[in-house]
Amino acid sequence: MAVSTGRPERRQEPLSRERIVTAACELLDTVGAGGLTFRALAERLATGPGAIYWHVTGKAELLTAAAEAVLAEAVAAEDGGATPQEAVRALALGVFDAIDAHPWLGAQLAGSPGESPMLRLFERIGRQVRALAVPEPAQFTAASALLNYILGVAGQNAANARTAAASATGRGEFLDAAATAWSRLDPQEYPFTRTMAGRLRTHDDREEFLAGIDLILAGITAGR
Amino acid sequence: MAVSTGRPERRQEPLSRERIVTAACELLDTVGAGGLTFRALAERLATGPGAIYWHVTGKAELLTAAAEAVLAEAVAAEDGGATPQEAVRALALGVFDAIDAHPWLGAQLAGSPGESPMLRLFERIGRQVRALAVPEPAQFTAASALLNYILGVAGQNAANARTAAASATGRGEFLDAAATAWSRLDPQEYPFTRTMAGRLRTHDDREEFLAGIDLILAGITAGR
DNA sequence: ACCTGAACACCGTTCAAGT
DNA sequence: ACCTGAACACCGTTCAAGT
Repeated sequence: MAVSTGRPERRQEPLSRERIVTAACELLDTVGAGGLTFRALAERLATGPGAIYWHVTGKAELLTAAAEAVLAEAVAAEDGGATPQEAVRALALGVFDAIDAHPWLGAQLAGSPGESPMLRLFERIGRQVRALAVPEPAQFTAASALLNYILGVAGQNAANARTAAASATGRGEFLDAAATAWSRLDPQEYPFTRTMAGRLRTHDDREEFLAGIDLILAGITAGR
Repeated sequence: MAVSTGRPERRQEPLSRERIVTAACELLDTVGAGGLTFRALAERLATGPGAIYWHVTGKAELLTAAAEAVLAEAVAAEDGGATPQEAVRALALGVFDAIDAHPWLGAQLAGSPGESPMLRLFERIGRQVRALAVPEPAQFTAASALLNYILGVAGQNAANARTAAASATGRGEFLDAAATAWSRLDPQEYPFTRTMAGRLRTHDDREEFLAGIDLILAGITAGR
């Protein structure tokens, strides 16, 4: 029997689905969606790639589980706010900030269908829509519209973060360059976009996102 | 000099960016986003993988170009409709139907930032927002909200199409199974979603999408 | 200038073999 | 039951060599 000198590299606890998902999140946050690799994950867990498959069916499930973990935390707070409108805003902001902190989450949410993290979000939004006294037939439409808007912003923010990261510039320089490009568009072909260049440069993503939520909420309550 | 008997396999014209993008679209429509491979593309063009790189910088540019081609066609029609509302609806439906016909487009749009196809769409929407007599400071918010909603639906529809294709069931069975799952949710944890199961089963994606557009339009014009 | 196709440096996933 | 790690069947991309 070979006597091992010193403890093994860093494997005190056995592998588990939870430890794997935690490590996956760390990897995603550190090196982005492209850096989540079974080999890199195995190295971080001091094991081989094959071991991971004992606890997880594949990469898709791993990504879903990681998204669920982060999103669940973001939406964990009880529905705060005096009004349903405020509760929806708080919920939406929670998702927005989670994507801001974990850009890979945006791409994941934008591309997942009725996986469980999304279902929970739909439920939370729906309850507030109901509290807005929206008639039953319109509740589905209203909740879906809010959710789809949030997911649209999620995907775009994730893509922007990816682009900014790829060009190794900060978000500020990235927006600035885009605004400059907008201002130089052909006035014949892009009359509207051109005039929005200034607003693109100075706007605040978070506030703009919230303004969109308010717009939809106004539409939901507009017909009484 | 070797005399070639018969014409070569199917290479009469030389390679060109346009032929490559066309072939890429065909491949995407036939075998989905996962099937677009430089090797498969090269085979279809009767050439080697390396040749493609002479006309295109890489896979990202190829996907962007394919999306641009399809989206441009979908949004080519002049702004029809008597009212700006109708024009926005026509525009949004054009995008919706294009994604329905080419599911890969949904994932591509949801994940692209200010690439040119999106810019054109933003411009077209913005002009109608302006025509709605929205005050200048709110125009950016209104156009962005509409675009983000469209992109959110795009991503979800693409994901649903992928799931339905993976399980080899049609869209009908897929929706039916989801609705059944919703109806069996825990009434304590999912009171809202549970009651929406029936609506999920019977709803029409296209009409639901349009209803969301109308909701946002109502919000845009709500404050006068 | 444009094309060829082998080669490089990766992937996700599987699976016999170990403990 | 759980883990190991080599092996399989792929990728996108590069690049010397051809025409």
